Amino acid sequence: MKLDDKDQQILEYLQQDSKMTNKQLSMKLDLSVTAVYERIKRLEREGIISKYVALLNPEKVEKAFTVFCQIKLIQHTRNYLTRFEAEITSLPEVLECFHVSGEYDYILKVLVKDMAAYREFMVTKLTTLDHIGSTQSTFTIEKVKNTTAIKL
Amino acid sequence: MKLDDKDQQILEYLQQDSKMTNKQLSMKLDLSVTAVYERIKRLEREGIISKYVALLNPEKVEKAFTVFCQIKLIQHTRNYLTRFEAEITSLPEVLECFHVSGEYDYILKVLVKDMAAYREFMVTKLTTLDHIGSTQSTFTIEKVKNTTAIKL
DNA sequence: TTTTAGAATAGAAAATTTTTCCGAAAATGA
DNA sequence: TCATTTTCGGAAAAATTTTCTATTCTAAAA
Repeated sequence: MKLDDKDQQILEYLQQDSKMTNKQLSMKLDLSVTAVYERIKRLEREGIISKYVALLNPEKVEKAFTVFCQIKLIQHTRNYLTRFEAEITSLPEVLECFHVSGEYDYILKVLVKDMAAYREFMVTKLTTLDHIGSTQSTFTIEKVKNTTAIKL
Repeated sequence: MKLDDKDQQILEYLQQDSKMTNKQLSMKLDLSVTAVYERIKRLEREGIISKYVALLNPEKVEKAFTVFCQIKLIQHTRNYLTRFEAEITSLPEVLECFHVSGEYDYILKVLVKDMAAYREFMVTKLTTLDHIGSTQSTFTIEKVKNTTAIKL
């Protein structure tokens, strides 16, 4: 599916602020409200827009401590990988988990309140998963950039 | 500010689907539409909800190649850091950038089309920033989990 | 325990937005 | 070129958000 200039503009705007109304968009794009509406519906139907979400301020909800945790498994049989991935997915502290190339097998982005909470997470949730080989934690000192918007 | 049970439920729902209507929420929470409305407005006003966004499917927009790129600077004077951070922030391929502890100074999450595009990004955008010492790229083989929802 | 001020709630009305409908225009493809 | 499909715009309908008012609840003070 091809995205013309209007589609791209719509996606840019909605990635920044999904509360923007069709009327506001119609004025910015110089289209009718219905045209904007139909385009958005098509983008949703095609799965290009996958969902609409509210983003919280991590500071305000006491989840401002971000850690990147790299994990090496002991074995790499299919079963181990699948079970590990299912268990990781179920942990709410883990916002992102990628199977990666390189020395470690997985890289996780973990959000917790503070170092104490991270220690608790490690001890009670991560290291209790067996077939974990080693882990390496990288603590974030400062968030420089953090967006969900993909440039088209 | 304290979040009671109703607030937390609202945040949970809106983090999953911000298109949910006040009426739908009011039924799930057993509250009136106005009560839900006022609570959401308060959560926005307090900055707990920071924004509403549309999320795109990276596959559908040809940005499914995710790379974690770690960067070491040559020097760590304030000026170098600030300039580096400003330049990194301006790059649309970089969705996330954190100043971190450990061997490397920064960790970036980069989204591009494929390896060729990543090479292009490295050569024309990253390595042209000066005062960069070394970089290490970790390629993602599979996305196991990727959410924006913070558990309260 | 009672009183009182402030916050939260519910219901109805108003305002705005989304969604549908339909005819016209524009693009597409044989 | 013609036929088919897609896109578009305007108006009407449906749904949602927002405002308004009165009432209920809550917690602190008397």
